[in-house]
Amino acid sequence: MNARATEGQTWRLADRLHSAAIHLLRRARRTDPLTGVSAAQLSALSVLMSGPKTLGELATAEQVRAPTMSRLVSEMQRVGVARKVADRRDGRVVRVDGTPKGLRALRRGRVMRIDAIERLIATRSAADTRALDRAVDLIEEMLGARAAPWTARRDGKKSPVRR
Amino acid sequence: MNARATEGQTWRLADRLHSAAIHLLRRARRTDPLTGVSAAQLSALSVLMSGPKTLGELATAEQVRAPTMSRLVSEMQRVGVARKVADRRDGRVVRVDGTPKGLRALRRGRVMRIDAIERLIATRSAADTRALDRAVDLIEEMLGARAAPWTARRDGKKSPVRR
DNA sequence: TACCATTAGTTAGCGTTGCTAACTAATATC
DNA sequence: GATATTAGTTAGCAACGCTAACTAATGGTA
Repeated sequence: MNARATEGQTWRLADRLHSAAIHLLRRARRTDPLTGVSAAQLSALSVLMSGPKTLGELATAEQVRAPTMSRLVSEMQRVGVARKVADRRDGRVVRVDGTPKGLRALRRGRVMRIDAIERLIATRSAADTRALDRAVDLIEEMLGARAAPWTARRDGKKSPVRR
Repeated sequence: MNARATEGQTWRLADRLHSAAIHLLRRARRTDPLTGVSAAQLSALSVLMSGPKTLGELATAEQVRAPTMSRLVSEMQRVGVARKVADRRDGRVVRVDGTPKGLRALRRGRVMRIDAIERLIATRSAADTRALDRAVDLIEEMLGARAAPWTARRDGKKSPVRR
C-alpha cells in the first residue's frame, strides 16, 4: 500500500466526502419544517451553548461575515433567544450570550435533526461509531476548528463543539 | 471499554457529524461565485446533464416548489446556461435543456468545489485519509446510497451529484 | 358542444440569509 | 496628539425559499 494516496484518489475521496455531506444534510433537513427556530439561529445558538462569544468569534465559527452575524444576533435578541452584552474592558466588543429560552429552543429545534442522524448511526457497530468519530475529528481539524473549550468527550478529553 | 457506545455518546457524535457536514459544505461553496453560476443553478444543471426535463420534474428533483424553479430557470436562460423549449404535444409544458455553456460551467464549478475539499484533505496523513475514506463508506451505507460507481471525475464525465 | 376540473407554469410579494461598501467608535501605536 | 487598526453596525443588493393567486392548456363528461 502507498504511504501516500495518489492525487486522483484524494480527489475522488474529496468528491465522495462532498457528496456524503450533501446527502447526510438532506436527510437531516427533512425534519426542519417542524422546527420553530431558523437554521442559522440554531447554528449560532449551539456555538453559544459553550458560553458567551464575541460577535466576531461567532462569525468566524459560523464561517460568515461580520455584518451577517451582526444582523442575525440582533434578530436573535429581538426574539429573546440571545443577548448582547457590552464588554467592560474593550468598548468595541459585543459579547453575545444565549438566553435560557434560546438554549431551550436550541434543544427543542435541534433534537429532530440530530435524532435523524443518530438513528442512522445507531444501526452501526461500535467500531463503525469510532471510525465516524475519528473522521469528524479530522474534518473539524481540517476546517480549522481550533481550540474551543469544552464539552466532555467519552474519553474525558476536550473536544471542540460547533454548531 | 464498552462494546457499545451509550446513547448519549451516539447522539453527540450525530451532532458533531451534522456540524462537520455543514461546515465542510460551507467551505466548499465558497468557490461557487467564481463560476459565474450560482449553487442552485449548478445543481439544476447537474440534473439536466442527463437530458432535458420539464420544469416540474426539475422542481421535484431539486426538492423545490414550482415557482422557485420557474424563476431559477428563467434566470438560467437569461445568462445562457439553459433554454426553455415549448412542448409540441402539451402546450402547458416547458422543457428545460442545459446549453453547452451551462454544462461547461457545471464542470468548472464542480471541480472547484471538489478541489477545495481536496486541498483540505491533502494536508493530512495517509492514515487520516484512510480514516476519512472509511467514514464516507459508512455514511453512504447508512444513507442507503448506491455504490456510487458513477461519481464525478476530473475528466468531466457523468456526475449525478447535486448541490 | 359547453362546462368544469385538473395540470403546468408564471407573477407578485414576503422573509431569510449571504455579501460588499462605507460608516462610527474604541483602542493601539508611533 | 495624529494616525492606524480593530469591532461592530448600517445600508443596500442579490439569491432563493415559500404561499397565494393568476393564466393557459388539457381532459372529462353531460
